[in-house]
Amino acid sequence: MPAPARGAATLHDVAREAGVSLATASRVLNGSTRKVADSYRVRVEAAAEILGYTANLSAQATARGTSAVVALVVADVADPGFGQLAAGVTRAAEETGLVVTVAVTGRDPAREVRVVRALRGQRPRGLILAASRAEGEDAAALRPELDALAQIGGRVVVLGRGASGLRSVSTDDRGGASALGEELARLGYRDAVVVAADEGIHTFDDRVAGFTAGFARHGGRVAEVRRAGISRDAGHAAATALLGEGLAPGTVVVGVRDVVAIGVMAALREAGRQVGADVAVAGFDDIPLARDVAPGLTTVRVPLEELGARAVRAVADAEWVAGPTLPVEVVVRGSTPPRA
Amino acid sequence: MPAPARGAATLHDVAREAGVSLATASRVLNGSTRKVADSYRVRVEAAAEILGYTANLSAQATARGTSAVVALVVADVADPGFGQLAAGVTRAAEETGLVVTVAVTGRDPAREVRVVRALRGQRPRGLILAASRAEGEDAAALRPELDALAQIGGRVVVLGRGASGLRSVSTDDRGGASALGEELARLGYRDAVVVAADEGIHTFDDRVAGFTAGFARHGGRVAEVRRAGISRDAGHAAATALLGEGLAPGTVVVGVRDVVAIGVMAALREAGRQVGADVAVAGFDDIPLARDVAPGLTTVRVPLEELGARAVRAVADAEWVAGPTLPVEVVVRGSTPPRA
DNA sequence: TTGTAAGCGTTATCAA
DNA sequence: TTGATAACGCTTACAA
Repeated sequence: MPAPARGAATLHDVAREAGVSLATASRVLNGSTRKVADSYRVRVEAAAEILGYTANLSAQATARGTSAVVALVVADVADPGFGQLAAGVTRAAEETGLVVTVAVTGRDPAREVRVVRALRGQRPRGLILAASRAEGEDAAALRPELDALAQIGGRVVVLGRGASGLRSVSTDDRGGASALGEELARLGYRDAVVVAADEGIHTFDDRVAGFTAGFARHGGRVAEVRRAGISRDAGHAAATALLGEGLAPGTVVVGVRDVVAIGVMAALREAGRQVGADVAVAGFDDIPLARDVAPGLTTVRVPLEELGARAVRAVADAEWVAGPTLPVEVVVRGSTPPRA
Repeated sequence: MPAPARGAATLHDVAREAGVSLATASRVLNGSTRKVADSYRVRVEAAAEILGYTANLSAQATARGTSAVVALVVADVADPGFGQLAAGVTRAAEETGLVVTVAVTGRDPAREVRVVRALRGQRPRGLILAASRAEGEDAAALRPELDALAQIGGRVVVLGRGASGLRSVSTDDRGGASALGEELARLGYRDAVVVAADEGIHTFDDRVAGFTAGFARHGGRVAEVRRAGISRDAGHAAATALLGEGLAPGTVVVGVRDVVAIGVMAALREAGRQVGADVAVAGFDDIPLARDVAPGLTTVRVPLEELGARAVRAVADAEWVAGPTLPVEVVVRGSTPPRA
């Protein structure tokens, strides 16, 4: 009769049940390169099976001095874009045998600093940071925490063009934005308003700059870059304000993220304006929803899941060389019809 | 000069730096009820500050015999509904000092079993299980894993009407669905098709049953319950099939989740049908997007974030009594206009 | 109030 | 190949 074990079965229990030493049991059960005689191996495996043994990851982590945790830090898990990213991270992490822990900043830089500091307690193998400010005061406050984490062996992976000394994975934000600008100009648009976050987040800064350049290349002009934020509500609020100030028909409003653009669309509709022929809208990311709103949202498809998966690889790989920036693609839908 | 410390500073380092014993340092830094003289307390805190000490959670977990982890198991983090849930879980967990780990099943029951088994290695304080089958073969296969986890002290919290012996938090799916049915009948609808998952998930079964009953109460009739799935694509596919078989104008298609309903809307649009006056659509959850599609989606608002937060409380509270089922509310939007 | 020391469940070194 | 045994970083009786 296997001991009914009050708590979980320990390696000790397994060893006793199998009649071998702790060391041998450990070698059999947990990936050791060392050889164990088959007869022993079989007995240990049988004992583990009978007792329902599962290695205690915390104990393993303290003994090994390294954990199997990769911490993901996002602004908001409920946000579609961050959700897709998280999906890619969890998938790749599972394949790599890593456990994903999630922390949320709520788009608050101060909170981000606290979160990263707290995360250090997990002694994570790596930390994946999304949509973080890479420049300015906030970045300066965050950097020491990131370095502290890196110093104890955690690999910090930044999404987007990273900062020096940190691993990063990125998409071609500038190129994609530029292509979007060119495409919209080609469709006949000449006036655009961009709704963006405050400066400091490379990804979004690149989108703004790229779009402005591409649009200008074919005669378009960005009348204004509205600093609102990167949430659906930020887009909604920005559009409402814009509407109040008078938004000329034929203008295209570009959100730096699809959720922002969708907020813009909602505000336009609420104001009785028509999305498309009247005021056009475009975004970035191509979240699944972009094709489900009506009209469909013109956007730049960004492989967010793949980005998340690559970030995990950047954490897991000992030798890591910055891969090529992930390609993006302009997807034109009904929200930006050709201007007659 | 504080030792530059190769790895992270340990409690040992702090104690040495402060000139106190390990025990004292531990008492000061990590919530112990025991008293420590102020002079010592100050020195320890200063030392910790200087060395940038952060307790190693893995070591704490093995020493204490209990971890601060709550594991969240969802079908898909990128799905809006699960994302909202995850947001509630992470928020509440942070407030409670718990770390959230996320695991994804991809709506595959076999994978769900494997995931739960693997999760046991974390010796989680609790496990939150969403949209899981509570009946049928799959549930039978999962149950032993859940019990094994519970036996080693992990609290299993099931979302929706739970199974016996497990904690659970739920919303009033049946009542809300019934109210939706009544409301749609009141609006003049008489024929409905419900797009749902296979039977076995209480939440969705209750929605189907509740809607059918409420709709019938005022003269409506559910022509068919289409078993398709609970994703956007499942809704899309189901609607496409339905369309092929001929979908009479004036019918209302009800998805058991908003994402399903949104898939249905997309299919209708692609087929050139008009959502609303022609074929009406309704869903469940009231994900943020439900108001951003056009026309807006009629739905039953479910407080998913709050549900997630309650689940965390169900994990954290030693004494726990099943609270009241969370109330839901019918939200009528343009996708179900009054029938003339 | 403080410190000593024995765990916690693993891993890994070093003899045998 | 196997098995003692000393870590790993922390908590917690139990003494002092």
